[in-house]
Amino acid sequence: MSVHFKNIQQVQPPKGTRDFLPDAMILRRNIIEKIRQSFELYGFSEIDSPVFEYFELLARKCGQEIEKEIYTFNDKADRKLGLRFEFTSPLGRYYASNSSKLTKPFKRYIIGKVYRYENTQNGRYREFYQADADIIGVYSMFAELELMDLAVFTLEKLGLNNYKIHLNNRKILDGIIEVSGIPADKKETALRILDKLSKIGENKTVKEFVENGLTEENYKSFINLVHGNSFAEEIDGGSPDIDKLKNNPNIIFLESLKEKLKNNARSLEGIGELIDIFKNSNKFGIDKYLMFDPLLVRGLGYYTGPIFEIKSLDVNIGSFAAGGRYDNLLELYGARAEGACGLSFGVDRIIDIINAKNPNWSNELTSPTKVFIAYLEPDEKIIDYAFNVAKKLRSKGITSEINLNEKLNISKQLKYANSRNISYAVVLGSNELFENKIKLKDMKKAEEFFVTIDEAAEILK
RNA sequence: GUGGAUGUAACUCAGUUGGUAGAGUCCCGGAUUGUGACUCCGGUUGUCGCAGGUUCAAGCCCUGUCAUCCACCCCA
Repeated sequence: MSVHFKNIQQVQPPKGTRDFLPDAMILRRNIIEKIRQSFELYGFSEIDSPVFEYFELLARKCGQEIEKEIYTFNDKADRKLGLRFEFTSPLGRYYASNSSKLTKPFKRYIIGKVYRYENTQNGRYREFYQADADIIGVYSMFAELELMDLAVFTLEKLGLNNYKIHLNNRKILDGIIEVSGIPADKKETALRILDKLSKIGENKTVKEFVENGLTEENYKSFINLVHGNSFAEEIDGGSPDIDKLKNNPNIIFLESLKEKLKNNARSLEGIGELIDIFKNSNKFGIDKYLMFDPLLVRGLGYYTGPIFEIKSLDVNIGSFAAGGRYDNLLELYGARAEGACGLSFGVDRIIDIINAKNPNWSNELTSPTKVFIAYLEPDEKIIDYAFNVAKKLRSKGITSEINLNEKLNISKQLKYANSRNISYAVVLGSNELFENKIKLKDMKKAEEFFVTIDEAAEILK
């Protein structure tokens, strides 16, 4: 029985998923290749793992909100499975399962599709690519620095430089929550509300605090720690150390926070880690991108230390890369405890940003096909010759496409080559066949060369 | 999951108080029988997202549904 798909909606891809046309695919592959090359330049090894895992494994420690977004299904033996929504949980399982065969530190990367069942919006898809680099086996902040350096390097390769890396530390957040008198079980709620502060303003934030069983005092003590005497006020107040301040306001900010949280060991540890990162960041040349953001939260439940998000300054699309430290995750899957830290690029968002910044990129494209072979008459000998030319060019590594529709006249064939943005055409007729040469045409300059195949191959290289 | 906006040709969009659809670009043919882009001439664009309902009559009004976008929520 055949099913007829009559309605347009039935031939549309499912909600939140997309088809990619050949031109769009050229850009996608180009970007993914650049990311891959960067990962490999930094010594990360590619691995692969299943698109689906046991649901329990994915749901463990990921956080309630994310859990709702996992695509789940039962297989025919009634196992409950889920599609991966990111690469960190699968990495935990992968490492626990294979650690005896892996050398440490284990630096791996993976690029692939992940799935989230959530409402769609610009830059938010249900199926999207992530490119993920992680380091297992390093407790020091060199892991964070290496990953952020890798991020900056990669983004530079992609032509992106107008962004900020927002940096915070779960340990600082935990300490501030504690010192503010916010009960441990209200921590997630409080952080969620505070995350919106810049959007909804102070009054609404307090209102939401009260509505959720917190107090105005909780808010005030939290905000005093985070904003009260921020480095901005210290500038107004005429800090004696103004030069140092200019050099790295982030460190000044953290030092002032250190003073206020001096009785909270957990916070001090976190502050120390971030100061360590900021102090070293100039050696990596990434300091200008870094910004301490005490309100950065991140939803995933497994982070334990520094966390970061990278946000574009010229396209409003949320963060397009993020990461952090998750030292407890491996133990959770039965492996020995290890320091672990990861970085994840949202490939589709990066593509959206590049498209937004240069909507005309597809007009500037040249096809991966280097040469199009056209023939003047559908004569058997000429066509045989054309196929022979194609074979020889391909054997020399030159990407070649040959006209397959003998009904097209030369004009149509060249028009086709032009619309595909193919840089060169080969025009073959009886003269070429007789001389055993080819006419090579540069489509952009409209120049023609009557040459042998070997000579043409040299020009095309 | 909640609230709002939108959906008309391949694309970008018009379409009046209800009277069965247009523009530009693209595409196709020709000017051009060994040459694409530029120019000129001619031509096709269509289940008006889908399914019902009201009406003599629906692109327009009503209901449902699907998709996209925006704001929540959350995130890459």
